[in-house]
Amino acid sequence: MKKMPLSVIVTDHHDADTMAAGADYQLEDQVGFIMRCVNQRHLSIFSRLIPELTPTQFSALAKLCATGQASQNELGRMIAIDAATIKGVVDRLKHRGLISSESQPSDLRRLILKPTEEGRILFHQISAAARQVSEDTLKPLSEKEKHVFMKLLDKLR
Amino acid sequence: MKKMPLSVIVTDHHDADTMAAGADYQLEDQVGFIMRCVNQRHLSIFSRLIPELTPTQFSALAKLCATGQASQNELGRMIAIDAATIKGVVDRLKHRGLISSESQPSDLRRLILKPTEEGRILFHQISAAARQVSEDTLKPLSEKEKHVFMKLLDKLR
DNA sequence: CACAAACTGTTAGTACACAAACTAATTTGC
DNA sequence: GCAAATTAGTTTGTGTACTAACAGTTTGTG
Repeated sequence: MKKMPLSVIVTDHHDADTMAAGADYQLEDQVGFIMRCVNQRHLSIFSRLIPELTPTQFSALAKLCATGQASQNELGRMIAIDAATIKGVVDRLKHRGLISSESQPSDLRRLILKPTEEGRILFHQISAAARQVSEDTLKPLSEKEKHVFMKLLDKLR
Repeated sequence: MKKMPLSVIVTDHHDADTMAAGADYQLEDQVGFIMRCVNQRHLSIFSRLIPELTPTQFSALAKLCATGQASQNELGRMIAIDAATIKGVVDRLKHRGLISSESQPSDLRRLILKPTEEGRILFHQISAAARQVSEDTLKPLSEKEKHVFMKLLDKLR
């Protein structure tokens, strides 16, 4: 490629009075945009390796298997899902017989959720694949890079 | 905190035959989970600094302002949004008078989209805030870390 | 005790995001 | 030159994800 001043390459204004502000804004260099793309790739890996659950559903089931039980909102809080969203997730898991719910006598507002035997079995069948999803997602990085990336990503939480 | 073997802390199995597989799976250490959290934070920064558009709408408008015009699916392809989704995004931008569409005579299937004058003005008003969104999202990192993070993130695209 | 404040779950509304199935228009391959 | 494949856009259905508003329950405080 021939060398030329960067301004020549970048310049493709349509109007003199519409440049100035947004002319040098490069959408594909923005964190948010790239994260969306990386997430798309991750979701595609997930659904290929774990077609029986969505990432959100798996998170809920995994957390419930780890804690044994939790109320609906409590579960949502643990996996960073708000009350309105967790309802749908729980409904679908319940509908598929992977978790059960019963109201707590000592606090009539609360719904106590527990994984069913079927839910536990499914979780344990899937957990190896779940680890593989993370591994495949980070595949483009070297071991050292993976470690650095995860450390930095965690700082942005 | 008192020292004790890790196994004692981690161990809270409910059943001997349900451990084994998923016992050591830590949801909060998985890339996908952390990325979802980081994205939540990013979206909250975005909607605070740019309340007039969603990130997706802004991407579409920005790309259309940068290219001058594009067909609907073409626009979607440029910003990694599938045909079914871009339709809704375009409809909403059109409804708000930020972009216009007309069918292309040489190919009657195509809808040629262009930003309206109002759309261009809004984009230029917002573009500084958009840069700020990226900056705020990466705020927890040092300059060097930002650079490393973006480089690694890009590899995962 | 009374009552405001906080909390739990629900509903309605908006906006992605993707799969699948479909129509219409265009391009290709023989 | 024409059937087959491809492409553009649409529609339907499912599943997040969040805001705002709401009812019932519990709790903290005067």
